[in-house]
Amino acid sequence: MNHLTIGHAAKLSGVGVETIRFYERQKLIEQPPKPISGFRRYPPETVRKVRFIRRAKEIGFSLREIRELLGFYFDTQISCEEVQRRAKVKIADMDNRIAALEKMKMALQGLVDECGNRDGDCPILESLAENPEQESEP
Amino acid sequence: MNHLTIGHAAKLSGVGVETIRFYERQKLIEQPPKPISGFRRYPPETVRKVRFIRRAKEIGFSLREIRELLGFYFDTQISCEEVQRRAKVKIADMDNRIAALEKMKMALQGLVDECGNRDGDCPILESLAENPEQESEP
DNA sequence: TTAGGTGCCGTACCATGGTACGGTGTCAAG
DNA sequence: CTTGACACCGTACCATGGTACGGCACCTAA
Repeated sequence: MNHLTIGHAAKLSGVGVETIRFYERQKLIEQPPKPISGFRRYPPETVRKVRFIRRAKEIGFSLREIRELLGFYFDTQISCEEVQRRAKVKIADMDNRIAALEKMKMALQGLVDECGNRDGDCPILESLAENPEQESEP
Repeated sequence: MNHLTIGHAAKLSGVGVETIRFYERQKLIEQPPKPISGFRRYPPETVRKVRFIRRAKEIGFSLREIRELLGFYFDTQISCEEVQRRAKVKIADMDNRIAALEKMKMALQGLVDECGNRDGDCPILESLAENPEQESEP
């Protein structure tokens, strides 16, 4: 069987039928034409594309970005340099997100560490309640 | 002026009016009763709570979690230990998210590094297109 | 008194990545 | 030829954290 029903394509791709249809709506994959009578038939390329999407998602690309990558791979044949450039942008982006998370974590860890020293009210809640800018009611 | 219009409360809190109203809908703050004629009046506590929300968001709590923390601080007077416990859960959660991001980054970095060695098709796209499970059409 | 600036309220909409449902069409096996 | 399992399609819904809009009420200052 070279051309598949949507259910088969979904199974082979490792996603649900609804996800295939969602990707169609998002223009990540094409919807095969519907025959006069019968069900749509999906080519093996659909399965390859959905797997591509899954793997790109795993390494942190959004569906919007993946749509472009799919175009590069299956249609445009863009230069490897351009793909590398986008990958590096993505890496920088991840670095930023990691740094933001580290910062949040350190802030929270600092509050937890303070808890050992005090015995009044909870320093974590106090810190959230009263720390910075107090520009009101002078 | 000890009691504020929603616009004033929003400005002092550092958020927009719509955000105040959104937090009311989400039960993070209370909506003051509406007088027979005139505008609602917001107590300074509202401003304190919204600032609390902003700071808790900055250190990575979700609105759902913040709703609980607000209850602990302004109503329940829960034990500091419980707050610490939740903070630690949150820290573990951040550690997981950081690790996931690091993993994604390393995977992507690995692909970028490979690009130097090859001269055929782009190894990044090839990797997304063809790597793992090939359980179809034997 | 009248004009502008706000407040109020319900509701719709944004992005993100899907999931679910109800009614009908179609196919394949028994 | 009937029954059960899918397919099809539009639409609604989920969480998350808001933003925007339209029409009306209300308040304040000139």
